[in-house]
Amino acid sequence: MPVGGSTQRGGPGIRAVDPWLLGNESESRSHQLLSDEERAHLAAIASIIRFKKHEQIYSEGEPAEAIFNVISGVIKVYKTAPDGGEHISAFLYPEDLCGLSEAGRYANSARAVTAVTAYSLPVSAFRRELSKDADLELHVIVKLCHDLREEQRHAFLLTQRHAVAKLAMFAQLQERVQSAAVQPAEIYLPMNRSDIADYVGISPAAVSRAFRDLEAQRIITHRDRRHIRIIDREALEDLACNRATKAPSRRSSDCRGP
Amino acid sequence: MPVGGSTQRGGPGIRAVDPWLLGNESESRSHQLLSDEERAHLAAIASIIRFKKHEQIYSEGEPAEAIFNVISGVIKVYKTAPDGGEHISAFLYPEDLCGLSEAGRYANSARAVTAVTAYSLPVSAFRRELSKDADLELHVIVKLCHDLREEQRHAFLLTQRHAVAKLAMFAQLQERVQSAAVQPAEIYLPMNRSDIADYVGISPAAVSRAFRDLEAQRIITHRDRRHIRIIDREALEDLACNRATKAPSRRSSDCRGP
DNA sequence: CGCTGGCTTGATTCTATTCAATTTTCGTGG
DNA sequence: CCACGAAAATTGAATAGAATCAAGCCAGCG
Repeated sequence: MPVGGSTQRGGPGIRAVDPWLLGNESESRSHQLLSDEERAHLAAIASIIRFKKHEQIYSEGEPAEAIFNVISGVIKVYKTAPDGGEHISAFLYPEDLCGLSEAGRYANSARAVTAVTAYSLPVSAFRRELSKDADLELHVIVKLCHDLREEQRHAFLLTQRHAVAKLAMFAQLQERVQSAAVQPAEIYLPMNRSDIADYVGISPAAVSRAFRDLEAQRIITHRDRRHIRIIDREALEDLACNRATKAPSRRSSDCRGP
Repeated sequence: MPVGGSTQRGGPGIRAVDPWLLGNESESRSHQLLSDEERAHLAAIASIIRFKKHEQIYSEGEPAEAIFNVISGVIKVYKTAPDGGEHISAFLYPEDLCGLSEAGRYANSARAVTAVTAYSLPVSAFRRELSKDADLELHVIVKLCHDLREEQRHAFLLTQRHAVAKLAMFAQLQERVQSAAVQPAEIYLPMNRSDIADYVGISPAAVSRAFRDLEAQRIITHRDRRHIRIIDREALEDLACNRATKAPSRRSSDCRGP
């Protein structure tokens, strides 16, 4: 399944893990929330826009006139610090939403990481649609809950002190967002090293070194700079602090690098 | 206005900045979203619960049977790492919601920072109420957008490299969440130093030193450990990277400590 | 095939962590 | 109300890890 490829038919779509639907394992993967009917309704108010690689989609502070729904490609959502430094809040994949606003203005900026196709939904029309369709409202709630949890995970990643731990978590997050399918596949990293650095909150140099270390420890391999594969999932989870201490005989502290 | 005090009448309430309502300055402060009628409806399905200081409210992984709406006091929402380390996602004040779940289970844990009074809303009844009331659904959407922006700010805070910068931003966030009123007031910090450390992602020792430095630079003062006051707001904003470089003659890099 | 920009690597500097010792605060019971 | 003990907070010294700066390397692209 091509990650950046077109996976939508019949109009805008939203993908998320439902917060309430009690998860019998298979249900805790994200799935399409909207019915064909809803998607058709939204298609009526949407227009399709294309962005070239690295093209700006919107900027923080601009009047928020549209929200976007990714069809294909990858978008980065970011804030710019006064000193020019970028902080990336999220990488968005097909069937994600962006264009979060505050008091009528975009709360952050967005830029195409790859070539992007997206639906553009005028906020006024979208709000009208929301007020007419209670199911759609609920689905937006579900999606926002999903994004909120995702941002909490990101914040958790940022608290990791060691660069390798951050990258380990980053790899996991990217894997989960990409693989609706089985686990032991290749992870595609459409963004460059600086973008990864700005997402995990370290310098590009540290990203480079951390990838080198992960590979030296036989935890990951890479086919090229944009394709990595997890070899030792167990070790990765140790580093990423996602592992309940199962084996009784472990290092005293589980969350530190070797 | 007592920050931890009761500010609600007539049932559950939700406070947020509207993402869409174009902000003529005064409107970009958070305000009560629910009508008296909606609050009364919700009151019918809610029960009031009290928690003692430091009492556990719910734990990550438990079946999510209720969401909570703070009436008075302060709650911390957090995740626990395998090594016992805590990461705090948010401090919740009156008219905030908590109980975010994923696949039917709480996505994080919550604990009372002070003595807390809250409404407990069973999720089933709450969802029923949602499906009946389109306005309520919209208000929940608004609140979730608000919380998402807030979590993005938190993530941004965590990327700051210097401890003083983190604490500067932390002070700003706490001030904004507390003061519906005018600016130059005292900021109340109901949480202890470890909680602050777990929120800003540094060690308690670093929190202590950073507070000392901020005070040495005459940027803040403190009446006691839980009450600080901002003296030099300009310098604080410099440190917190929230300042567009207005004055043409500044240090080349705005976001570094002194 | 060469050029440009991104990536990697090395050496140094700097900051926060860690661990430990000390002081302060707060809750408890006398 | 005061005194005590325990927990929290502060402070100091040593260490470890990442940032920075700069130099070389590689890859993709014209």
